[in-house]
This record gives sequence, C-alpha cells and structure tokens, in this order.
Amino acid sequence: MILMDTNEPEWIYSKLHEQGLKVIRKKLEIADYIVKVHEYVIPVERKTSNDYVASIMDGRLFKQLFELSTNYPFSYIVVVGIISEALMDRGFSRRAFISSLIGSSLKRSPYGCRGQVVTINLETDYDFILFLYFLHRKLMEGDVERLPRINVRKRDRKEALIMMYSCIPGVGVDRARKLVEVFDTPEKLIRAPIYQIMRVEGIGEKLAYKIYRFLHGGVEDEIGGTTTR
Amino acid sequence: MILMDTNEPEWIYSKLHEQGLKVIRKKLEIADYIVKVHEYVIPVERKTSNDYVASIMDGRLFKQLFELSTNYPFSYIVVVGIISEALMDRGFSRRAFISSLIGSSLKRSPYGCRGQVVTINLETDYDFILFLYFLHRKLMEGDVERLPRINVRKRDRKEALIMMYSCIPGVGVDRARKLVEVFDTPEKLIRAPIYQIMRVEGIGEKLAYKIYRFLHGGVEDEIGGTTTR
DNA sequence: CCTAGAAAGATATGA
DNA sequence: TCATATCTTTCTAGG
Repeated sequence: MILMDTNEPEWIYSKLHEQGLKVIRKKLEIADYIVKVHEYVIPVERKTSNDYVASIMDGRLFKQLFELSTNYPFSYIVVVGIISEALMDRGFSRRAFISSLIGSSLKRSPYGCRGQVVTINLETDYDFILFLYFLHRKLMEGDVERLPRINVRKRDRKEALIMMYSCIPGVGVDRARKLVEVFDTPEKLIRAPIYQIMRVEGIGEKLAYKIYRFLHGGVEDEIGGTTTR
Repeated sequence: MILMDTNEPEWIYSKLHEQGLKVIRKKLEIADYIVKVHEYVIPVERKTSNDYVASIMDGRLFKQLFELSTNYPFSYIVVVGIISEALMDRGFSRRAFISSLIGSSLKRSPYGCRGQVVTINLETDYDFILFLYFLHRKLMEGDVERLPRINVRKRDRKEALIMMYSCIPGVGVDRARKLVEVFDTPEKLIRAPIYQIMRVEGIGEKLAYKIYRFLHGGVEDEIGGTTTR
C-alpha cells in the first residue's frame, strides 16, 4: 500500500493506479509518499531538482533529513530532474553543492544509530513512477534484510536546544553550545539572572543584557545595532 | 590524511597535493581512497559511470557494497560521469537500472550494525577532487554530527521567535507561528501550564506534554514517539 | 551549502 | 581602572 500526500500531482496517482498499486491519498506530515508493505514503512520524499537545490540553499533540506532520520530507520529522497541544470539556473556554485552533499550524507547518520536516508537522482517523473513500483515490488518479494530499529540518541535533545538558543540574536552555534552546557533546559535559562548569563564563556555584559531582554520582552532592542531609519 | 590506491591516475594525486592535502599512494585492498581524520576512517570508491553501470550488470557492485559495509561503518561510492549516457552506451534499460538501484540501496544498509554506503553521482573528475577536499575539510572541522547553522535573517524579533519555537521537537513553522501569537516572549511560554499550551490551535494534549517536557527537562523523550507517563 | 567582508563583542595586555 | 590592540563570533550579502 502506498500513502500519497494530497499535494502531489493527480496524474502520478493515476499512473500508480494503472500499475496496479493500491494508493491512498492523505495529508502526510513528513514525506510525500509512504510505502507500507508487511512490517516495512518507508517514506519517500520527491523533489524536483530545482526545489532540491533551493532547499539546500535555505537549509530546508537539512531539516527534512533530520526529520526523516530521527523518525524512520530508512527513507528515500528522490530528486527528479537534472541537477546540474538546476544549479546553473540558481547560480549555485558547484563547490557549495558538493560540500552540501557531503554535509548531508555525513550529518544524516554516520557513526550513530539514526535512520539512514538514501538520496537518488532520476531524470524524469516517469522514472519516479518506476521507482515506486519497483520499491513496492521488492518489498513485497521480501527482498530486503530486516530494517534496523532506530534509537534516538540523547544528543538529539541537546542538538535541538543548541538550535533553539542560537535563534537568539547575538547567539550563534558556538555561544549556544556553551549556553547549553550551563542551562540544560530553556526554563533554567529563562530563570537565570543577568549576572549568571554573563558568566558563560564568550558572553559579556552587553550581550547578556541583550539576551535577557529578548527572553523577557523588555524594551524593543535594535538588533545588530545600526538601525538607520 | 588520504590514502590513494596506486592504480588511481597520477594527475588526481597532483591535484590533491595542490589543494594542500597530504596524500600517500599505496596499494589498497578495499577502496580506491581512504580518508583518515581523527577517529574517522572513510573509504571512497571512485567509479566511472560506465564502470558503474557495468558493475550493476555483472553483480560486482553488490559484492563491493557488501565488502564496504561489512568492513567500515560508513563509506562512499562516487560515480563520475553521466549515468544516462552510460546506460545508453551499454544498452541497459532504465527499468533495470532503477530496479537495481533500489536493490542495492535496500541491501546495502539495513540490518544490524552494518555500515552504510552512500552513493553520490558527480559529473566530472574535477568534482571528484572537490569532493575529497571537502570531505577532508569537514572531518577536520569536526563538522560531522553537528546540526546545520540556521541562516535566517533575524531581522525582527518575531521572526527570531518563530525560528526559536520551531526548534522544539514536534513544532514546525506553522505551529511556531501560532505559538508566537499567544506567547510573545519565551518567558510566557515557559511559565504556561500545559492546559494553556494545549489551547493553541494545532497543538493537542500529547504534543503539549511533549513541549512542556522539552522546556522543563522532565523525562527524556523519544522524538516523534509515544510518551509513557 | 559556499565565500568574503563588515561589524560587534570578548579578551588580553600594559600603563 | 581604562584604553588599545587582537582574536573570535555573528551577521549580511551574493552566488
């Protein structure tokens, strides 16, 4: 059985149906498709090459990878279209692209036990239909080894916190990391008086005030300082 | 440090050297290259697209995947060249190709603690050099299991808050936006009791609990999982 | 994602 | 204690 997000094009639905697959349209939270066979549940994210490149640029891809790999032991991202053309369209450098490929492959799981995400590049949507068809068939045939169970690491909480703290203006990843060491829950950070925030390495008086104001509201602060109005 | 098989072309060696990488030529058993940084040992198999297609056909690819994944926790196969052209050259059908692609991605990974093999397709050998360069650099930087930097403009307070809230597991941009409407400072969110969080549109009981626990510490939660209480 | 550069802040040093 | 120089971090812009 294949679950298909309601946002996906109608004609793909028809085509899949033609192939004799049982498809159900539904609003999906995480991926665009979910292939369910026996005990296997494999999400598939379909992206046009253009969207793929764009999502690398704005960081959406990494969030999605994170979502997929923390929620499923195994999933696919299928890029449809010719990537190098999309790169040209967007004026995206090859260096940046290659680097982000490595970044995503390294980040998604390497030495831990998170789920893995396989990225596949196909040329046309027709290939994509084939892809789903074969994926379904292989699973039916049981031509798979048992999928691993994912165990979410404690680190995930910490990473989410780091991300959270680094949303505070003036706080980047480095300072966020140090903040997490001291304030391991948002509550602690909120309850901390300014002098305590100041004690964190890399955070001085001015910044501590700014952080405090951001958390508690206070006076609207000029972010970045130079506000030429 | 990069180990490079003696069979690999001389000019790649020179190029890598130019990039300031320390390369040692050596007869390698398993892969063509091995990138060693800190505790990481990552083998890289370089294949021309022609050879890739051929190795799918005669089953060599499966053997190599097996070798890599049983000996190393993480490795790369880098296919250099345009695959669809290689398919034409060899008279290999798209169906067969896609089918075997799935076959190898399903087989290579799953089960137990076997390593995963990531396949990447690049167009030119120059890209391949870049690939090794960045792989080495990322490992040096320890940029391995780190989350991506969030690069959104923090131009105003509200945007920053939305980003911040959306770092909470289970909260995406949409929910974050609604949260900000109700809790316009992090302090208010922290001080809110669960029933108040629940009242926000799109947030149910379970999620409200999860959010609360994330903010206040509480029991370690499995992201996306059901929570026992 | 990358690069590069500007701006702001933290820190060390010496008088 | 306070200025000044230096290093680090964040943020912005453009590809």
